[in-house]
Amino acid sequence: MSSRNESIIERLCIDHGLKMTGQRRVIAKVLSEAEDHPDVEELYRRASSLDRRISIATVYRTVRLLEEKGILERRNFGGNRARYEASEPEDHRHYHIIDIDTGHVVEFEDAAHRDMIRDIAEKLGFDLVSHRLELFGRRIPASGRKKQSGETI
Amino acid sequence: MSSRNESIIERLCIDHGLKMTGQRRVIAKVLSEAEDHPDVEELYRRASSLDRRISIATVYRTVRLLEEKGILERRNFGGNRARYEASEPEDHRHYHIIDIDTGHVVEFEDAAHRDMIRDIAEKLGFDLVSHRLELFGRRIPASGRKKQSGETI
DNA sequence: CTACTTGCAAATCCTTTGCAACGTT
DNA sequence: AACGTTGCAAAGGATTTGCAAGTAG
Repeated sequence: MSSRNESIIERLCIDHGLKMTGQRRVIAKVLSEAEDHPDVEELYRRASSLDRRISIATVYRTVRLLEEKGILERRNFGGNRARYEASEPEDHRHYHIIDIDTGHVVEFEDAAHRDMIRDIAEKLGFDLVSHRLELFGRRIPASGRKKQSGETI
Repeated sequence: MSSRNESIIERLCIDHGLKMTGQRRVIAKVLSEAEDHPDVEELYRRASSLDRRISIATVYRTVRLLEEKGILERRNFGGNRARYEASEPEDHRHYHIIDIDTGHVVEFEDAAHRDMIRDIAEKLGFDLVSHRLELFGRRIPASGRKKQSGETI
């Protein structure tokens, strides 16, 4: 093995031929461990707590770079700030529904939806390259509803 | 009739109890006549050409107000600027597919899609309040494809 | 060694806002 | 007359960038 404790995203950076600086390694680790959808400010906070020598400009530069490489996905859940999360393999991409009362985000996958929009695009004469879907809703206070999994901010 | 040549959006403003200033009347007219998805800069340009006494601050204030009233919809097609278009009645809402090579926008309606996401939200325990869907694609150079209608920027 | 990366602060882009003057109801 | 609206310029928030110094490959 190369170096120990290499994060998933660090691995991807290396595979993409990126120079691995200390800062990038820390940011890659933070991103790899994130289970939510942090914005740059939050990434900066988490990275700073691991290594104080990181500037927010570097965080901006890094998420931008990783997004261009397809390693990260940028999301917009309604606020003004962009949120980030690791890309998933084509067949595991997920969507988000945002609770408009709390801001909480629930992820879901839906292959049928994916097929539907591919067909829609095709009927319109397009090859679908990418798409965005966000749902905004309000929790139904269903008496016996199971606790929702995959809920984050 | 009240006053002549009242634009659709001016009518809506009045119905919502908004004070109709000269500036608002002009902006309402520009919005009513727009067949595309102008950003604030473009609305300002069009309004200015009708009446030089309009500031861009007023355009910003007006689109914001009309969006809050539900008269306008704000869109985001990938650039940094917000785009606007008149709201449509619930049962005629449409989506957009953006040609990633040219930036051109094609609108489409799809009731089946609407039903699908309502069901998805419900399964997740949510009442669907609103949603966003944008498709990004590349024109299929289909030999005999009919000229696409509803194509704007 | 060379080319890429960083920190810092200044700059940029889009949008909002304070304030005094003005216009609509 | 009362209160909402406007123009102007300044303020704001998020993100980018110029530059000199630092560092990975």
